[in-house]
Amino acid sequence: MGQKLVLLDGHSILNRAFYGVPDLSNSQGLHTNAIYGFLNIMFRIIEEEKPDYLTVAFDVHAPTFRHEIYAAYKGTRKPMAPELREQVPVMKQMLQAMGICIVEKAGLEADDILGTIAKRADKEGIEVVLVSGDRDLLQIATERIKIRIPKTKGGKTTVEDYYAKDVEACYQVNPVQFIDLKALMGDASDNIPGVPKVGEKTATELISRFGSVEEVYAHLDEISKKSIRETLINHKDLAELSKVLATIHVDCDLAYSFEMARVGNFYTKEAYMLCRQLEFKNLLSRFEEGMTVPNVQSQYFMQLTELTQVEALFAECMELSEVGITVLADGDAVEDCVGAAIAVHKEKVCFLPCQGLVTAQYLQDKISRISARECCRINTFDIKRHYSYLEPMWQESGKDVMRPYKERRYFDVLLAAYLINPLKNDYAFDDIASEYLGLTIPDRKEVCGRATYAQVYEETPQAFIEYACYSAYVCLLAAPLLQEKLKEQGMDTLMYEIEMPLTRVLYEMEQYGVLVRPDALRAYGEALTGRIAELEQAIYQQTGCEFNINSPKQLGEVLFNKMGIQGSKKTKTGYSTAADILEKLAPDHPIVSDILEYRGLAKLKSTYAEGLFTCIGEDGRIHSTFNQTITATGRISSTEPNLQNIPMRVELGRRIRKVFVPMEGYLFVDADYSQIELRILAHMSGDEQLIEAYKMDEDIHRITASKVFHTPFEEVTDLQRRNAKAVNFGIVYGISSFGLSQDLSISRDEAAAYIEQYFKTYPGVKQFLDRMVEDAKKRGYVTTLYGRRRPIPELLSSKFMQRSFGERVAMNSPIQGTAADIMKIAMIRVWVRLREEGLRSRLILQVHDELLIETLREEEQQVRRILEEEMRQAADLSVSLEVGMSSGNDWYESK
DNA sequence: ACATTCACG
DNA sequence: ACGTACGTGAATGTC
Repeated sequence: MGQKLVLLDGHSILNRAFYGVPDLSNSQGLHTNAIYGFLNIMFRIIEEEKPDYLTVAFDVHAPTFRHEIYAAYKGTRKPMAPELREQVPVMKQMLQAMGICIVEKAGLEADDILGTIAKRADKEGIEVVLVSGDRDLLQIATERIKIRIPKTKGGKTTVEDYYAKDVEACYQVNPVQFIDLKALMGDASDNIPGVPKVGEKTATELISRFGSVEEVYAHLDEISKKSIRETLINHKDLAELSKVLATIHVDCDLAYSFEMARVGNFYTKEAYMLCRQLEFKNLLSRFEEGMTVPNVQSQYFMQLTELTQVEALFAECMELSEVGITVLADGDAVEDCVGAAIAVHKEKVCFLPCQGLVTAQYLQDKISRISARECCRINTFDIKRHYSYLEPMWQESGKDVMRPYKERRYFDVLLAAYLINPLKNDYAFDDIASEYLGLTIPDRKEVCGRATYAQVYEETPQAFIEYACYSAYVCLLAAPLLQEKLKEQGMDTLMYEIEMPLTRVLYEMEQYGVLVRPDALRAYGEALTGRIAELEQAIYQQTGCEFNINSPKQLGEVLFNKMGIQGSKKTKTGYSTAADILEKLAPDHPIVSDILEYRGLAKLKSTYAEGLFTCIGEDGRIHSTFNQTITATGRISSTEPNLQNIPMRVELGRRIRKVFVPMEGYLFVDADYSQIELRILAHMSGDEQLIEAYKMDEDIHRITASKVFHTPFEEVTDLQRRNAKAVNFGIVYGISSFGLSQDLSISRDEAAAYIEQYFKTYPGVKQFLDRMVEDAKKRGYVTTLYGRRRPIPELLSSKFMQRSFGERVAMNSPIQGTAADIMKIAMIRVWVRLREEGLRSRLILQVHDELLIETLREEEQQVRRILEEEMRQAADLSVSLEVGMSSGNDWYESK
């Protein structure tokens, strides 16, 4: 069987990956997207080709480059983006660690190296696959040398393949003539000048007719077009130079043997460690298959089997000043508990299985005793899931419920990791272990895959016990390091006084849930069904065909191709059928209105009517999950179901809120902050005009309109007010004239003029926004009033798009984040007041600037007072925080 | 798994 | 010249 060699053009693939893969960087701030993209392309090629030999060629930057001759002369060579430059040595390090042959030689271009090796291999009968990001190498193609060009488009990589015949099919010239083609037409990216005025078309025509540059010049008289003849004559020197520049050398002097390049095991320890350092989580599993990770700690891990051991363990815990505890459960119910792991100190970690040894109730009792001790700190991971085990102490009424928080005796490793870097998608033990303890431990996916804890414990108890013990071990050992880091970054108060106590509030909100009326919800859904069917038929009739209206692809096809409706906009995959596009078309095409109505109703039915229905618990209530470690800004999020996006803006949708009701004898009191973000902007910027505007206690958008448009307050038109309101919003989002123009359907110039006027009116706001961006660029992050950080790596990007995004984020995050902080403070205080005053009313929902309290009818006035006071006083700003409040017998009424 | 759309603040 | 408003989650279709 024949042998196969894969050759990779290092810099060109790295370059392609850099521009094709969205910005990535590890926690040390090293950019990693190009390396990541390169590895993905490389793994893909290796899997497809299964080569016997593998070699990567790099350029060495030296002034003798063939292409640099012209570059130096023209001075057009762009320097490599610094974010890419820093990745090059790391890329090489990675390849080296994987035992992959790298070839580079001063004075040689990668192209020359690749060409030389390819021809040598071909001569020895080795099949060659050459991978490059650009087309220079097409001239090397033969029927036995395949050129592969990967393209990364929108995250997906496709590869174009070229043998000699494919080059001919594509360019009407053979690979050797490809050189001549480039000599005439030039190549800007490669700094080959070519002949002026000769483009792809002319060049192809000339070369396919005459065969080479030399033959073109030998037959100049046969060229009929005078202008082409002249430019060829005038620039003969350029044509000749270009041909030299475009020719790849295939006979370089190179110390290279195929044995150096033989493919071995890529998955070495060094490569694995490097992968960890770069934080390529999904590449790690690849490496883990070929490696076994030593468990230095496992000698200290043990499963308890006797009750006497358990008693001894808990007795020991009662003497400790600090402990790491995790409870491993598949769900929230007691029977879902598989066991608990307790880290006593770094050389003693015990696993207590629920199966056979202890019960969940026993664990609750014992663990809550530890938490009730006044001098023992409990370190855990995701404390909200652990409250049912830490809980029983809360049952004693009259106790200062905030005491353990004030004493800083609870520490949630998950929450700490989130505060330190809120940008991650997940915060697993293994991440924290490697980042803070330099420890490589099995992750959940590796141990469990898709299985539940209970199944894994059953099937591979050793692996499960190890995993469980590691989790408690990591909690105990990482906690002090995380704590130190929080303090260093000025976030310890945020952690202990806001985030930790909030976990308790959210836990209770989840436990209580919201009562719904299932019959009313069903009726709502059924009412939609009829109209949806009607619209469906009407749409089919108007289009003359039946198709899936829910498929944007099919819909776009029908509207813009079949029916020929004009005014479409393209997305990556086809036509956009988004509402804002369709709304512009609706006046001219009645069918579009039907589609919009259909969409609206279908959404209400599937997401809300049906979606909410499946979430109703046995108690008739919906228990959403409030997640505290998702958002980049510090807001909380809500899932299963999301109760933070229940319809509000449109009447029909809004009626869904009628199914959310208080239980018998209760009513809803809903309180929301009025324009909290704009008020925060006034405070943080210190802009006197804006502060003054708020002190007037009048409609803020109207005041702004009056100032911006130089119109007396009384004479401000609705349009002026609407525009001013949009600008106010835009400012909070990190304004751009383009964004505002889109929102208001006005020209960019007009939008820019509004913004300029706004900044003239409120100069402090402009200064503030500029300062946020400047600070962010200098420090790499922005902060809220309470010290919460948001890193903004995008600001370091060399790409305009990403950098602009970073700037908008720098303007928005301090505002949105501060609002989130203030709301969290208010929630904690409201919750504490309700408890302290012995009320039965309960906080059940938070929607960013709004709180919903299920209120005992007799307690309504007291609850309203508590909400008003605590929300207003949650922060002391230079403008007052105003709270709107309303009561009702369902959420529709009370909002 | 990823893109599109649309619900909320 | 570039091509967007900030922050989320769920349903659906397509690969």
